[in-house]
Amino acid sequence: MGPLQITATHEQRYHDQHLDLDFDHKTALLDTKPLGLTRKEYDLLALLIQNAGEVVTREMLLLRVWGYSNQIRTRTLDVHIRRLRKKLGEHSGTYIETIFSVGYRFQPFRAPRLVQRAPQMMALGA
Amino acid sequence: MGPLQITATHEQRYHDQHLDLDFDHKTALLDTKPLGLTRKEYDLLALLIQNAGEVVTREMLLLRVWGYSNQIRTRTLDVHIRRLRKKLGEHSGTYIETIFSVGYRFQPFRAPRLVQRAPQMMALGA
DNA sequence: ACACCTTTTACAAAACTTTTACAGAACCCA
DNA sequence: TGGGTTCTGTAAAAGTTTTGTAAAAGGTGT
Repeated sequence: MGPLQITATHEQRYHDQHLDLDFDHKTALLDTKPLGLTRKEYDLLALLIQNAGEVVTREMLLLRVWGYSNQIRTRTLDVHIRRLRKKLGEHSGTYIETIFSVGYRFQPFRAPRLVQRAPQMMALGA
Repeated sequence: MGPLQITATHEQRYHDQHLDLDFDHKTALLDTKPLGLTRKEYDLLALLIQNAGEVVTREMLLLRVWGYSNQIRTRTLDVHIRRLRKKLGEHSGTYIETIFSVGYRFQPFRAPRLVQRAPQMMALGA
């Protein structure tokens, strides 16, 4: 075997006080324990995290994670969000928030929030 | 990390509390007793061990051990994994884990794991 | 032909995903 | 504010895909 050249593209990661995502290895740790996400659960969380602080519309989630084109009626997104929240345990409330009639938003743990979260805040128009 | 130069002067081995593999002589011992692996079984285990701690995809295993190009439907990998596990006996559970819809991963025995193994943990995507 | 190894076959079991059905929460407007 | 409407949460059932397993069939070398 010849010399091994490793192009040191730095690993893509998300990291905060509790949660760690390695986008290269597609692994997720919560307080150093593997979260045990399934593929769809991981894809969903990764997409939310990659847009941390921003609202990701249901439409976008269904498109990017499921490949569903618009106007498909399904509850699978809700069910996956629920299972994600369950696996995120006590922190789920701080991590994933619902934007009514729009989508979901991931918030980094204890990130200094310029904006206090409103009870249900309209974020995008129809 | 820089280029990796492997000087082939010293024997290539894997060793832990129970398992010993000699890559030069292609022998495997379990608790000092020869494991009695067949050719394919050895190749499979060796490839997994050479990527210890990392997921090796089914695709990669089928390519490197069987020379199968992609998109060949076969169960022979599963059958070989099963026989490997059988020969690894009581330790098989700690050694070879299944990554659902992705492949398999070899974990060194009692390696200090930052992560406790999850039931089925998503590790790689399609 | 014999012994041994590999692959396929067929089915069982496990893991994962989606739907269903309904409860509950949020929104809108008179 | 109340009532209708829409949207989300949730549990459980149903469906799909993937893996495990035993046994038979197929190869290979001596």
